Amino acid sequence: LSEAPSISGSRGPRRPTINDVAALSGVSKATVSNVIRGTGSVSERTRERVQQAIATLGYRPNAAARTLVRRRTNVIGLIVGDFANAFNAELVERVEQEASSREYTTLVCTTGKHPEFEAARLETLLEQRVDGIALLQFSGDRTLMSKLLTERVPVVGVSCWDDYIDCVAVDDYAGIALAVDHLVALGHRRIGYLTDELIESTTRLVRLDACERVLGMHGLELPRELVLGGDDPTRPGPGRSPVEGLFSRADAPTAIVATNDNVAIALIDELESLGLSVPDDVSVVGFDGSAVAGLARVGLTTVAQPAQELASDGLDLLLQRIDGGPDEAIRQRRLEPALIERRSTAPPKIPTK
Amino acid sequence: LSEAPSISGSRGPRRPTINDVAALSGVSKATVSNVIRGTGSVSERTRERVQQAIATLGYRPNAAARTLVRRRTNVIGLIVGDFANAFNAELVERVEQEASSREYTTLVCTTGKHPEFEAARLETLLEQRVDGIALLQFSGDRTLMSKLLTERVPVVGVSCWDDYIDCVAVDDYAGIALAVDHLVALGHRRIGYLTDELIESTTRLVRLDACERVLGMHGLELPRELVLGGDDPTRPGPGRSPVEGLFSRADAPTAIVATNDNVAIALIDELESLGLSVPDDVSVVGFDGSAVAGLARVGLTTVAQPAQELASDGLDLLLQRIDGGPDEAIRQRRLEPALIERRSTAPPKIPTK
DNA sequence: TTGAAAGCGCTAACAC
DNA sequence: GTGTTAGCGCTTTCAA
Repeated sequence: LSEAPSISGSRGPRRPTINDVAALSGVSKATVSNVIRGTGSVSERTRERVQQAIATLGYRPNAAARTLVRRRTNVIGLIVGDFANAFNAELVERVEQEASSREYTTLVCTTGKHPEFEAARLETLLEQRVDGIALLQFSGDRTLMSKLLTERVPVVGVSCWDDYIDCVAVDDYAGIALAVDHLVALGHRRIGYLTDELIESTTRLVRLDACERVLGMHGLELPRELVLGGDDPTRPGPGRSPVEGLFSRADAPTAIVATNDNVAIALIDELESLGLSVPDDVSVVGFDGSAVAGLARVGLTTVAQPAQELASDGLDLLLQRIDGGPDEAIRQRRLEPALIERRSTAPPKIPTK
Repeated sequence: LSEAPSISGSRGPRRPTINDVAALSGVSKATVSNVIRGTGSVSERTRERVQQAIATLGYRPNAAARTLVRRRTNVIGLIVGDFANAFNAELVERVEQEASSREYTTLVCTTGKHPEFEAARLETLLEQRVDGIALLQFSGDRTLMSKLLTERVPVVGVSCWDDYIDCVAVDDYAGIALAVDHLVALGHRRIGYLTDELIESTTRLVRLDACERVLGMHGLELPRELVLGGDDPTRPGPGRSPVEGLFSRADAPTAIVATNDNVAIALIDELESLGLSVPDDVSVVGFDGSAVAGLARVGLTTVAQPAQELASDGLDLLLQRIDGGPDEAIRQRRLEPALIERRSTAPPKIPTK
């Protein structure tokens, strides 16, 4: 009749607290705390009694209470885009494993295909008072970045670049150069570029720019009409797709450099559904080195990013920033990419003059 | 000289608290709390002053403090296996989006290729006092499950089954039946099964068993030697792989049902590297309906799971359990799978007698 | 080696 | 409509 009120979320008897342990073992909660954390000096006898009490009670420290007094969560937040891009998922998994091995818990926030969720997700991480944030995806929104900066929360870009924060990313220029040089060496002269509106914005621009510059060094150009994807509003529209439009032209490119494996693979699908053969009619190079590119049936030539190193270096940077504070100099690292040649690239069928 | 001590993790001036907001706006913190949460009754004038103070201070509520007093985190934990299995990643993303739209934050814990991490990950979630746990992967460890049960923490299995918890999963039997019926209809009589040691254990057994039973209904058998993968210790060993061994036999199967798309695709790779053609020499059916199966170049015939429904039903079950407490009856749902026919299946080359 | 006490930042009664 | 008060479960001086 006069039961405890059924507070939503309260389940039966309340969980044991440090006070319960203290009472059962006949010591103060300060001592229990010392035993749990292995700090201070506790006699062997006391320690055993306390541990006994912990075991019989099934006591487990409450992270929120600890966080409150320690002003530190031991949680790091991750902002990541779309898992449809397999490389994102792979990177998240590695970062999580790295964090976990360093006694950190990870709060993963995906923005999916909605970069506009980014602000809300960041807000969540800030409310949770994460000790640091790893950006695997960043829209490039300056307002957001300056908010992060004024919050003085440790932030690292992992496979994601911003001038004002610690970063580790693949050397985009070198990666694109690997792709372009490979195609040029095969004899391609008319090379297009495929971007992805979902890719992190700085990277998108850097890679596109790199492509143009590297082509320039070979005496080649990247005319506007050979750039596909990105902010092209005609893409999902009616009528011919941009890909179909481009490849029905007389001066269609013989090769495409794609900004990531995800769109590269989608492009191959579309080209082949149009009756074009890869690599006979068109060569395609991806970027990421995701597992799916390596399937024999896919066989995508791609520029591989060192995923494990990105994850562990990224975490190093973040943890050092957490310990060092915001006034240490910004540290940025570029990692070396590697070309993986598979069967999506070949010499052009009809050599251009 | 006498600066504030550089406590690890403390960055410059402390963040504003509800007290700072109260002081600046000249009201009590209870009123501030009411404004923030939209509870109680606050005059329009006061509300504005408080909101003004919040804005100028850049105040943001502290989740840990709120958690401590409310005894509720609004966080749900996810335990998931390996993201190399693309379906896992997809499911996580959907669950996270669903949770987020219901004002819950998600704590994702991956166990990767190490099911033995499961216990530690669960421990983390329990210390964080998550309001509930969604198991997208469960080793089947009875000790672990009984611990979860005695903890009385709300748990739901999503695409993951256990008799003692709320669950939503695809109808494994129906799914396997779809696959087997399809192969039998094509004329296959000697059909093998490929399992995956990383798949959630109950599901692994159920699907294998289903395969045997459905074959039985067609008057066919599933002899032990036609079952590949799983706990087969010879797999990574030297010499011929089990796949190579099986398919060099005179009585090799003409078709394989795989327990998920991930291993199905790996199998196709291996078969083709052995010089066998899919589907000419061997038909392969997957299970999951992951995006990668749908790539034109992969073209895997597969049994699709309704991923979105799994995610949203799973979250419904979990939230209802959180609100309803542990004494409500267990609720379990099976969702209908659907066969997606692609080009990895075809009639057997040489009809068996 | 151990304990007492003072909060961490917030919510929820309850008083005014 | 607003303020006062008493914790939530823990860590951390500081005394004993």
